[in-house]
Amino acid sequence: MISEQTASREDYLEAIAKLSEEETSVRVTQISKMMGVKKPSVTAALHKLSEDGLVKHRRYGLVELTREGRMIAEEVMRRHEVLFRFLSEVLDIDPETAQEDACRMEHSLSPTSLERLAKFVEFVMTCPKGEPVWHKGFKYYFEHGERDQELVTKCLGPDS
Amino acid sequence: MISEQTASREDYLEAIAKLSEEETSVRVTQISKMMGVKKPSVTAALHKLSEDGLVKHRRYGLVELTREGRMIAEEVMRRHEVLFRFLSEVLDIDPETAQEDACRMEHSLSPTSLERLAKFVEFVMTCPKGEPVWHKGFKYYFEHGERDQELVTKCLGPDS
DNA sequence: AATGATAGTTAGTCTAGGCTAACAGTTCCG
DNA sequence: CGGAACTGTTAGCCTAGACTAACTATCATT
Repeated sequence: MISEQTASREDYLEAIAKLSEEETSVRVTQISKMMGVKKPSVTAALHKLSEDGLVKHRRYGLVELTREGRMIAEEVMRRHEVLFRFLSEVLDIDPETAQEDACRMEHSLSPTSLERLAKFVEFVMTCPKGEPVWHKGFKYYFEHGERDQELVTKCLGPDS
Repeated sequence: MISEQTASREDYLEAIAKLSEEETSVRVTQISKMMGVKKPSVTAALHKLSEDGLVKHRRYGLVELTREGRMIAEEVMRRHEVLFRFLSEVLDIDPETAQEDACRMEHSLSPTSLERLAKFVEFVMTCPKGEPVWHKGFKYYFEHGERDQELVTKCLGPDS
């Protein structure tokens, strides 16, 4: 059902999906700007995606995703989102770097790993002990190279 | 110093590095087999890597990495290793899938994220509460969709 | 030393996916 | 309505990186 796509094609579908959310209609120029490629490249890409039934596009007209195209785009955006949250919230990487890395890694995460990572982020960020404590612990660890003894004691409890 | 490489070139350097560890000498055929590409593709790749001073290779001869080539290869292997450990040990993904995902993602992890992820794996796997408890908690969570109340109580202590 | 097997290379082709330059539609305004 | 000005397309080119077919070196064995 959801056919395998190259990184570039996934990027086009993702860009179109994002633009459809933001704008009333999607045009070649907008895609070109968002993706940082020239317009003829967009036209060529749309041709191929059109042939494969992932977008609808008539000469000089608007661009739309088909049902299948939208499904793929949403899958990609989900991968991006989960990776971004993991990098920025769990690993505490600055948002710009996290975005960049998510953009590149979103093309190489298997469905299995995606689901597991999503669960993981959820698990970690909703730790019953409270996310702040957990996060503080890791932050201290990667900044100092060792654990904050005070936090460790607090975590293990006074009886350990 | 360490120039940017494409995914394909990184794969070649990585394969050569691995083979040098395993074998006394590295040949085109071995690279070809390990990477699942035909020999002419290897020859062509070696040509380019050679021009850029990353490998040493004379017609019909052995293949060796230069100092710079080895540095890049080691960098890639480190990314692979860290990703693999995260996927298999932390996310508990089966080793085959973890390998495959690591192979693809190893080309898109920034140095920043790499270091942070390495620290993270270390932090998690050496949790003072013991890795097994932690791990058991997450395993229960992704298998059942909710936390194991018994483990939560144990973690928080009886006084919460 | 000759020869067959194996290893490696060359030449030529293909696809994906960019780019520029030039052309063609559209739109909007006087 | 008739052009600017903008938008989009076509044609043609380029690079990376794969492939096959055909050629050449090297080695091992007699």
